[in-house]
Amino acid sequence: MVSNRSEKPGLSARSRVTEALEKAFRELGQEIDREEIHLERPNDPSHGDVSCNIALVEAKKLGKKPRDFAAAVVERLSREDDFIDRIEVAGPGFINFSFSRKYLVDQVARINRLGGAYGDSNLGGGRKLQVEFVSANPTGPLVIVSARAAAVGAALVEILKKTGYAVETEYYLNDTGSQVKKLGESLLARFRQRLGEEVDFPEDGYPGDYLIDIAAQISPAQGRKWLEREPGEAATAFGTFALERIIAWIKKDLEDFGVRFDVYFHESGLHQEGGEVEQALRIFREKEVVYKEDGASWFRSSEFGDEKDRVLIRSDGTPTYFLADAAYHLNKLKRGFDHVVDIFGPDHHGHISRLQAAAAVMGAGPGWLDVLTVQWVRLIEEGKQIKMSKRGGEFETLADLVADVGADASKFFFLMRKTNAHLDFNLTLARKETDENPVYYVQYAHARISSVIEYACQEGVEFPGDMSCLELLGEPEELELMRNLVIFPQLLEGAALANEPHRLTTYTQQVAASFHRFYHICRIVSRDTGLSQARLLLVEATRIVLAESLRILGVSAPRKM
RNA sequence: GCGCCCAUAGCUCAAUUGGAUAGAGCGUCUGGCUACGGACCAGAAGGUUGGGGGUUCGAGUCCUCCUGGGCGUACCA
Repeated sequence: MVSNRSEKPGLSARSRVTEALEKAFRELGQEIDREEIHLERPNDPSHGDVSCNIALVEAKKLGKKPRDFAAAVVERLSREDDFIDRIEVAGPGFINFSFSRKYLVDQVARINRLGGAYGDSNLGGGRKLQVEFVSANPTGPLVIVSARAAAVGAALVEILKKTGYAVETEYYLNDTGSQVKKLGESLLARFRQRLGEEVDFPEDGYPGDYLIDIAAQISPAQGRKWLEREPGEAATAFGTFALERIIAWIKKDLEDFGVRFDVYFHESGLHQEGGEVEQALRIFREKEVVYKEDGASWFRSSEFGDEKDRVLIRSDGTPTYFLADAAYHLNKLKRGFDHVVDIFGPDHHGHISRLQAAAAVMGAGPGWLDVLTVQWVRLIEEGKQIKMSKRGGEFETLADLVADVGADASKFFFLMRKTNAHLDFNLTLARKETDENPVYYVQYAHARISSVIEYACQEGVEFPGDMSCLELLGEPEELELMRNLVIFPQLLEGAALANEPHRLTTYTQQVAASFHRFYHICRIVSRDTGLSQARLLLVEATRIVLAESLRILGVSAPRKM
């Protein structure tokens, strides 16, 4: 299908309903603010496609009975528009609107014209936005919870782009500080063990086998030179070496997972002379939110909703992680983002309030910084939880997960749940290439459609240039499918506003289900050429919506399986 | 102790941010292919939304207390 990306969306059905209601209110002598008219999609299809509770809300203020008032509003509603064919008062006083068949059919034609551009909106108005996610410390391989963060962040970014935001993605690398020293000491110990020395492994070091592999990459001659130097110096050099390897490794794992970042931001840059760490500290001091106690400098975060004050500069003169993170957000502020979203791991949620306090002190407007929390993932195999030991003979990393169940199933499973709820990842189910596995259910619908379209072409049924044949559609299964396709733009906007990519995953399952039902009842390719063409257009519209949804989720949309 | 998150069908989770009779998938039971992909479809059973109280036309959703789990509560990151 030819896609025409320049087509204007026009006035949506919902805004036309809003307008009509506004007009009816005015005729009744009531002024009403557009914002107060809240439309929603009823759960029960018999309640129509769009429902409005405005009569319930307003009747009380006017001392009228909701149902009577609703009836009065309905009486004044203009019936000129042909996209609505039924308006009724129902329940306690809801006003329900049902889309006409003509409207649904017009949308199918529109989806065919727009192709992948269907669902694009200007909700964001081009606002500049940054999403920072994963940002796991480069002291080891990415683990499962980072994989979840990667899937969620990437999907959210695509949703935001689709709804008109200018989004930049970023990974914050903590490439400096005490943990890098610890990493260096750990690698140093592994290297000496490799040389045959008996050494005690650092108590709070990183025990993973990966450091043994990295130690093997150090040439013994080169390494020995370092050993002759000062221990601290050697640890730093080894730490830097390990960091480089691990960062490259993290990037590759993410690449294999299909997640790319526009920027990898290195914390070390903030610590340079005149850098943001110094600047942030200066701002804190200017705003008089810093005091000295026990030789350290403290931020009065408790005055901004944090439980207690936090140290910015330790008594030994070094900055804390918190100061660096505040400095990092100063850097984000300076880069001019209108809005910033951070996706944190579950172990960092205590960090949120103090970071928002710091951002406010540094001049961020209210709501500038949104922080989402990705909750823990438990891996379940054969009904039992897999223990995630750091040493792990059993797998725990993103790379292992991808190798086991594949990127598609991993992402789909991560995106089925609300991000701030714990997730049980059913490995046994994710591995299955059967109907029990929801990711295949959705992908199968796409493959089936592709196959049918191919078949139709073989049988000589072609996409018509003139889409008037769509008037022939009207079976209940056809209408249900169309109704699901029509809500796609609205669904995307809701997901964008709430930062909830999982809504789209649920939606794909709903679209796939209504397609399979339709397919089962309605023969697509038949002797009736007009009807065949109409159904072909409907099927292609379904394919477009599924393919676009899966693209946003980062899951492949196969034509064959 | 204090703070934040979570608790919905046997299991894993939804529920359009306060809407109408709380929905899907898996599992269980019953049925459906001589035409486009049966990796599919139809039906059944399954609930005092952890518990009590409150707010209102209306609560799974909001406020409060209780129970049970997770995380945080470092001059670690």
